[in-house]
Amino acid sequence: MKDVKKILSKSGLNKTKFRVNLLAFFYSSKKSLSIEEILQNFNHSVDRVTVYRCLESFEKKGLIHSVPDNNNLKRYSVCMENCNTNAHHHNHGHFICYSCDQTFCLDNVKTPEITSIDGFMIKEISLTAEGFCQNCITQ
Amino acid sequence: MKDVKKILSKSGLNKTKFRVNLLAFFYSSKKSLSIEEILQNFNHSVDRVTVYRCLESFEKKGLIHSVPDNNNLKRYSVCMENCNTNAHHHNHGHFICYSCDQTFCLDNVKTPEITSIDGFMIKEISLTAEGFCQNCITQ
DNA sequence: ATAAAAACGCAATTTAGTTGCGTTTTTATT
DNA sequence: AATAAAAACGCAACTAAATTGCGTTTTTAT
Repeated sequence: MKDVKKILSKSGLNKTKFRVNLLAFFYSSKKSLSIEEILQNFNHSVDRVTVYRCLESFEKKGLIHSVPDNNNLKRYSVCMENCNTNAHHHNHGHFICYSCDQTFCLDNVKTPEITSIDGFMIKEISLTAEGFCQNCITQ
Repeated sequence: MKDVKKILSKSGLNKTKFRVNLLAFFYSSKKSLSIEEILQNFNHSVDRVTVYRCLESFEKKGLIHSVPDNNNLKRYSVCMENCNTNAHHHNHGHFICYSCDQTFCLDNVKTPEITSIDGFMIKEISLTAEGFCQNCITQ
């Protein structure tokens, strides 16, 4: 909990009750979260707009990053690596389970490190696999 | 133009004026298209709903495929490969330009063909690069 | 203690996409 | 060519997700 407050301060974000709890929630769940899941977790005790704004500022500061979602929803994961205000660095792939919706890091699948191809200047590459995680397979 | 009509017939889709023109537009532009871009191209002479339904049926028949978009917009590209009604085969990456927001197909960047790793059963893999396209660099 | 800045909540609005339904167009069959 | 069924269309209404405006509250720095 102290860590979370420290992180917020270091990022220049105010340590409001909700922001502290939201960031803690991100670190504890360690899976990607949608706006609805966040609202449910806090029993709708906070306004949707506040959630949107928190996520926006968290992302801007490099604390979380948006992850792809199958149905055009905003989804976010905590940044486990050295991300900062200017750039996120995720050199590994991610896996989204069709069944439980959790996002996992595929640390053994590195993203290609090309910086240009066919005239495109590449700043960021993401690799997302989808399917079924071990838990959901054996159930 | 004849090709387009032939393709529609072969796919079991009616050759309405708009569908013929829309598919021709896709083949001529060779870049991904959003609903708005399509409406603009046809000067809003066609209803939004019609566009949505055309794209839906085109996709179902494997003529086009949806591509990732940063603004949670529906975007489609023509299928250059062997796609059919049941499955799309897009073993190539996509590129999204930070500046103009367009999505391009990276035909020369193949996605890894793994079907399982670390206990995950992988059904689909997407690779998305972001940065600046040639047009936006030289401007 | 206090003033400025940041964050908040509510209401209203925008945006993207969907659904229902009656009308028109296309296609297949005679 | 006539026609009936199927497919596609357009309009209106609707839903869901996200955004904006603004006055109030909380946090932070002095």
